[in-house]
Amino acid sequence: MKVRTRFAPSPTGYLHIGGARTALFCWLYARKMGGTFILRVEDTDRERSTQASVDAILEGMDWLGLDYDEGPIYQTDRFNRYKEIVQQLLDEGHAYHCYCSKDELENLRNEQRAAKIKPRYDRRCLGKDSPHEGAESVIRFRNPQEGSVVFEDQVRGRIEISNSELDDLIIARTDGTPTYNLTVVVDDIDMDITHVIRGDDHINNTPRQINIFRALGKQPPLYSHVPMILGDDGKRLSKRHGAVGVMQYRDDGYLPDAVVNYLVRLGWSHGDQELFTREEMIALFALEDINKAPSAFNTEKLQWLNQQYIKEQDAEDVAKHLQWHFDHQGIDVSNGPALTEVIDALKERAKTLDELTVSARYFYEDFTVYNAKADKKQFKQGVDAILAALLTKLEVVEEWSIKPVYAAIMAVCDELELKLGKVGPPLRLAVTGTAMSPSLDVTLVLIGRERSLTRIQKAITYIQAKN
RNA sequence: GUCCCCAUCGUCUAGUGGUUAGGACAUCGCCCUUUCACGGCGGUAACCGGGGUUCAAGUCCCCGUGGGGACGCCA
Repeated sequence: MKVRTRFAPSPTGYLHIGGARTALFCWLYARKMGGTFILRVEDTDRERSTQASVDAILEGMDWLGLDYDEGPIYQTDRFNRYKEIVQQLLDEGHAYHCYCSKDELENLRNEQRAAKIKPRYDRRCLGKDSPHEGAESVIRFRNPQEGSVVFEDQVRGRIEISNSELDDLIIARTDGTPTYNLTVVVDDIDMDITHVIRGDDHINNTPRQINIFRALGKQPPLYSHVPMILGDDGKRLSKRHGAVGVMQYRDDGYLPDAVVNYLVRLGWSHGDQELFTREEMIALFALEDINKAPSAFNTEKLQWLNQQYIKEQDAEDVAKHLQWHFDHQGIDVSNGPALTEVIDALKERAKTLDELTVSARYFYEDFTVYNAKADKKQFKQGVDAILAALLTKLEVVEEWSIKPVYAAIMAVCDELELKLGKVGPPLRLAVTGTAMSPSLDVTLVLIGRERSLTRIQKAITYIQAKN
């Protein structure tokens, strides 16, 4: 049987990190098994579903490179099908109308809670015919009362829940629209889903859904419930609490491959391996290797991973993503060195593309102020003479490339009998405005001859005026 | 409250009855070094508690404790 998995988000917000990981696992498993990965949008809650959320989810999937073979399929397009099934359930006695008002149900729940028992619908409408024609009603699934539901979770093992814990859930609202537990089952059947991989907040829904499968005479898929992701502080991630959308990671300067690598290692592992190409992930992924315990999101490790990717990934590739940040920060790239050169120069000093962009600014734009601390430390009286000597030597460098530029700097050191430690820092500050940069030869070459010389001259003037 | 799930360094994890409990991030120290980094070497650091089972338990069982989830005309 060919494997078919699905990722089924509800469009009530952006694609957050937990959802992204679930999507990744579904994708990975389908790819590994040579199966089909389906994207299904669970938008039956018309109150809260928005097009903006749908777009955000699609954008997130795309950015992460999680391509789907079928979909997006929208549940709102399938209402007729759900109605059909609800009617079938009704006809076969697996469902019934319930005329209780929301208030009535609320009261029932309160009473039950007060009596310290689990709130459950008491079937007061079962077997009741319409008390008054035209009265509003919902439709409830008639859950078995005896026995229990047992399923073999692919990551947790055997899970058994007694039917006495379950009640008759609503499968169709007053307005006739279907609810989650019904639509999931109908879709999983119609789409021939073989493996359901989802968050473990759905464990409790699973037995209800299995009962619906049975009532429909269908075989339920295999379930894998993956644990939640906690925040940096160990608390549960939620929209109110640190759960940012995946696109925020793009904005913050992370490479999608790094995010995917980080995500896959959160709850899944293959021995001691930390770095995985997509091919490796696909080849090595296994549901049994998913961890049972929830894991905390650790930004520092993501940063490390991101730097690994910035360093190791093809510069051309990184440049595409870096370009976005330059555009975003309004830096004109045509006004300086090629992005790939900047990447090679800075990749060992940036954990994010965002950082890299900020520290690459002086390659493209002139700065107006020097870093205050460095200014105080380096631009002391007499340093103008060092810079003047550098200027003299650099002006006559024939080929503005690393070796000659380096030679010129060293020549000044010899001439003034100073160590590079005395000459370098002021030069660096003069041309970059900061106390840190790649090595000076590389930095000067990337900044360019004319711009470098002008900046040195400017620094000389500045120091003289200051002291 | 009831039911379900979970539990190894601060964090991500390896570990499937016998290990000096391994790796990675972070952290600390040293080395490299024109700055900042990268890198290299080394260190600190964990089996939630209590009972069993067993010659032997991080690993199996039970009970606590702690955390999470569910109990919606949300998904």
